[in-house]
Amino acid sequence: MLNETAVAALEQTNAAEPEKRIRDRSATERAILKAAKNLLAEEGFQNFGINAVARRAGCDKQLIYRYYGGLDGLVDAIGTDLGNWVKDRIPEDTGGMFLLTYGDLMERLSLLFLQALRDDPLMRRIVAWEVSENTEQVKRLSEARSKALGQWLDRMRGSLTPPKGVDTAAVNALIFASIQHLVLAAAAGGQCAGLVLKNGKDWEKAAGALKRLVRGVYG
Amino acid sequence: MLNETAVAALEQTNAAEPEKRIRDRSATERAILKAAKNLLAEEGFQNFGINAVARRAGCDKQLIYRYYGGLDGLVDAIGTDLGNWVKDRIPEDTGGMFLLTYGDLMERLSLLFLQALRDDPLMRRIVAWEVSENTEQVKRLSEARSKALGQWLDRMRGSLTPPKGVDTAAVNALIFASIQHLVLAAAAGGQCAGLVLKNGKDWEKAAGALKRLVRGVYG
DNA sequence: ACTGGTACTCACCGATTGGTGACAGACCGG
DNA sequence: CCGGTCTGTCACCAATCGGTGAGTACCAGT
Repeated sequence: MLNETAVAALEQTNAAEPEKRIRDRSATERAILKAAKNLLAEEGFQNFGINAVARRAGCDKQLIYRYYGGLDGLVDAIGTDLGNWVKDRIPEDTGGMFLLTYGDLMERLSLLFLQALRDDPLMRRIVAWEVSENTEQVKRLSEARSKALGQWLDRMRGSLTPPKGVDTAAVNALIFASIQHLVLAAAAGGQCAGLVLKNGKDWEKAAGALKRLVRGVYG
Repeated sequence: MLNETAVAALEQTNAAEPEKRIRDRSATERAILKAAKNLLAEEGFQNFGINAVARRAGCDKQLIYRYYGGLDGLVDAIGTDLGNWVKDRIPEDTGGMFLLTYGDLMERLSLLFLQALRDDPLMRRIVAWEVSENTEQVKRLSEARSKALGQWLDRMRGSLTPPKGVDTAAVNALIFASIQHLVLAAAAGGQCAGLVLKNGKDWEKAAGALKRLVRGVYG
């Protein structure tokens, strides 16, 4: 539900934009896509609908049907846009460090992923969506990301091998799961399982614990 | 003598209303609460509303306003009902095992929590709700649970002490976070971070990885 | 300058939502 | 027997939802 300030801001935006809509299809398409992403990032998937997107984009919802084939197509467009998320957010260079062991690699990836997720409200909403609904839409949205993370790991791994007897697929899934839930819970309620996560110091502690967890299994 | 319309009305009443709603407030309240819990567990919080609850409870929504003061009060009622979740679901006896170290304790709690969450669709929905919305309602809902988990840990800990230099609050938060996200993602999409979680064998692997993670930090 | 097609807006649809006021019938104490 | 309270039902409200059909404004090619 929109609160008064959001409504006021919207009206203000409309009022501040008396200029006539230009007849530029690609520009309109971009405006719609941008509006959709902002709306999803700011309001979450609960109030994510045709009407709300059109309202924010400042155009008629009919155009969303025409250009994207409805909400489904629009979500798909967001998804393909997010295909490069890992590539854009998580650098492949070692940042001047020497990654000698698989543990080094996973520690680095974990901390980078933690930071990237903290910094991206849109991705957070998508992950929350992912665990709340089971539509084909959402599945496709997140599949690309987990695949991309796996590919990142593959590329960076090189000749590094994990310790013997460790089920890396399962352990890494747990590590990524912990990061995602921690960030989501913190973004939603400021804490996770009783651990307050608000200022930078809180996050330093969390990052330290994450390091310990990773180093515990991978050395 | 009854005229035709009266007979028809009578038959209609009998046919369309096989059982008359009894005038029992507490029974109705229980029916509403049960309907709300089932609805939330089965459909999730997206379609959780006054109308849907009333429909499922088979009564008028007005009664929900009267008896619970609206959806908010109803959610609160669900919350207090869930106050004993940890107590009911996670046994305090050691199950015949000797818990000699803090690691033993955390391993046991982790596996129990994993199983309990897998078995409880209502709690899963609540956790998903928790990371998707930030209302006071939802916050109160989950606060009780994390508090209860902490208390369980306190009671069971006894004289066991964690390894030196480990930030138990942060590490445990990450462990619980990993469990919650793993179970939620699995329930929603059948996998988590590329790890398929469908049959029992998949879950055994996950449980094994969880053990390793816990043992890695706590020994 | 006409014309065809593109970009866009508008009005309307049925359904559903949260919410409220009025009313009917059962029960109980006086 | 009567009046009041409690339980439950119903009708209605404004708002919003997703979705569609029809019409308008504009621009480009000839």
